[in-house]
Amino acid sequence: MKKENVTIYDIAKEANVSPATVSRVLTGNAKVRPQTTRKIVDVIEKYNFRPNSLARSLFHKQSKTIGFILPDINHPFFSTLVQSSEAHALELGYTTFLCNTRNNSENESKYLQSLVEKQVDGIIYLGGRINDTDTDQEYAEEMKTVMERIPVVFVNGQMNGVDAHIVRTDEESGIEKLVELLLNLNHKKIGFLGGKEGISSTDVKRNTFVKMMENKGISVNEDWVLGTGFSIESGEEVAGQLLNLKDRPTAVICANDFVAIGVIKVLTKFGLTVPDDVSVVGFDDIYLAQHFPPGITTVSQNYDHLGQTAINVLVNLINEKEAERETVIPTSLVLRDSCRIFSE
Amino acid sequence: MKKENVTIYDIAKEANVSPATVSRVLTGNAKVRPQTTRKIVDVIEKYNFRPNSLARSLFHKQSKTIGFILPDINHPFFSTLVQSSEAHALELGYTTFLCNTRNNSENESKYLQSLVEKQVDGIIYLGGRINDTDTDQEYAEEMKTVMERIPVVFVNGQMNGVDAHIVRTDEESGIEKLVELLLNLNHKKIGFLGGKEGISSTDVKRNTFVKMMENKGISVNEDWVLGTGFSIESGEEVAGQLLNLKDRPTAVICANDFVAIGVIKVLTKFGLTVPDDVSVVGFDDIYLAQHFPPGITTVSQNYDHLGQTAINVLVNLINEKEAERETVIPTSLVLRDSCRIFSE
DNA sequence: CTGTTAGCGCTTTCAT
DNA sequence: ATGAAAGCGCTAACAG
Repeated sequence: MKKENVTIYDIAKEANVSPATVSRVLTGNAKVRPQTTRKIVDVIEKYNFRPNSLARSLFHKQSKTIGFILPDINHPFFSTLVQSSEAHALELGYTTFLCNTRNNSENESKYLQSLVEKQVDGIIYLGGRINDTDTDQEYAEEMKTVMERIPVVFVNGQMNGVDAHIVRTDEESGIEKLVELLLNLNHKKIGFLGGKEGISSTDVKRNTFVKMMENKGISVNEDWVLGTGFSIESGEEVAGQLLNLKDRPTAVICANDFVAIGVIKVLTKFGLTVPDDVSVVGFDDIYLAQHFPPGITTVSQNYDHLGQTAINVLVNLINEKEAERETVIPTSLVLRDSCRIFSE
Repeated sequence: MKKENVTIYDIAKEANVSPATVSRVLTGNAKVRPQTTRKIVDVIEKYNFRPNSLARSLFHKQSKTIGFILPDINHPFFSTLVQSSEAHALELGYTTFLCNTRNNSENESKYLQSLVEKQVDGIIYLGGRINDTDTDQEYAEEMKTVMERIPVVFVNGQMNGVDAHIVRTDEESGIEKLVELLLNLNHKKIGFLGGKEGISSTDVKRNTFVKMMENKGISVNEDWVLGTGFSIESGEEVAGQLLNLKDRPTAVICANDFVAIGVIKVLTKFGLTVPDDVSVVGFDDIYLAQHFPPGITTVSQNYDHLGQTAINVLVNLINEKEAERETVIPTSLVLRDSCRIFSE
């Protein structure tokens, strides 16, 4: 059923020219007599001919394609970031392969190999193994082998022993803004919920939180530092644990907005009001943060900035130009209605 | 910097065999002496050699790749559906190209061309132009030209004059279930909110709603049938319009869950309680439906079923096997807490 | 300005 | 069981 493929040879024959000339009008890389061009263009349109990009890439040894590896396209953080990055890549002439690993390390490996075989020109790596605080050495080796052939940019991650180019959100300062905000609102009993130990972004956020509190001379109650993951469900879980405590915090910082949503849900169900009884803040500023009642105060990841920078660094690498080893993207505090001043 | 590519010739030379033999161990398509195989495998591993899939695809005239065209990867409906489909495609040996058009018709055209050039074996089309009730003839022509070369499956859409294979959710019966539910709960003053006229899924849903109501001898108040889009914001907008009315419905069916969320948000802000004052139901069962208070009663799209069927049909088409012209996927009602019995 | 030719990396007859 | 050779569709020297 599939119509036989029309090739540049067919076009050439019908237009009474050589394939090379057809190629020239296709690429626009050499002068062709206007008259000849016309003739060729006509035939091309007649057959709706499209050049085979596989053949083209094979010749050029570059595919004008960028691969994305990410753990979960369903998570707004990733889908938003991908959306920004992809749009920018497209402007720069690159199409993208999206590899959604569904939080599975094996899939990460498979996709990595697949991207190598597909001859992508570069890879943007988000989440997954580059977020483990303790790098698995096997994965690191695999990563290095890939990086010998293909430029890779890590977004919000790193791997011990792997000297990659990194673009990352300034999570430390994001948390600092949140802690300062709560402190200014008179909160002293502050908890940190969500995330997972051993995942670097969680560790960074928690440590920053603890350090800041200590600097202010406020001790952190360890019962209030809980985390089992990054999902809404996980937020519900830790909020449940918190409610079992006699002594509870008056404010909590959540590892991300999903966790904050879960926490707010459970608190509300329990009869507490956010922000009147407990202040809750999140991280990421996913689109839901503004919609989930009462509107979540959070820290924006500045998706466009983050995504575009990642692409720019990668494209520089692809073109063997200079590129910053590490770029830190500033965050911004987004004030909404999920926290308020504490008054006994 | 980029290491020179190792090819099958390099492997052959180092293993003292011909490229053909290396190819044979790579594909496993012909017998090779175990001893020879060993030797070759060793060299392959030594260099971490990966075959160039571009060259392979060029030869085979098939890329083992499926393209997805979709309007918005940020929308949970699409990201969830893609996740299901993609996983299934992978099991069948296909990798996927995701083309996120960001609700832009021009992008649709560009991506369509790009997929042709990239020699994808098939295309899954979601949303966008296949959702216009009045098909743009230019787009239809473009679609047809593509379909002469590449099998295409439409998911939840259709184009007048384009004889495509279709896999779709049974939206009619989904709406019927919702209307019946509300009727059983004694509601008579029911509205339909969200969606956009001229978008087929909206038209189908609205028409089904109106027809059912008429069948039951209940007249539909036209002021209660409002829609400006599919987003949360759009739900907020129409809810605002509804609140301006003196005579308001006691229940509303929303074109999708996003709209329902927007509606609930505004109603709540206005001081009304869902479901006590107004019942609200949605459509899609995105993951948020269970999390957004009070928990949204909705109709599930059965994502896995829908996605896998679409892939199955497409793969059958690719392999020139029989495939259903149109497959209808049943929906299921998901009861939560956003509606209740009406009692004056 | 245009045609001839070689080759990108791989696979598969066709011989041996 | 293995090698030699042609070809997938395209492009870029190199001639003319």
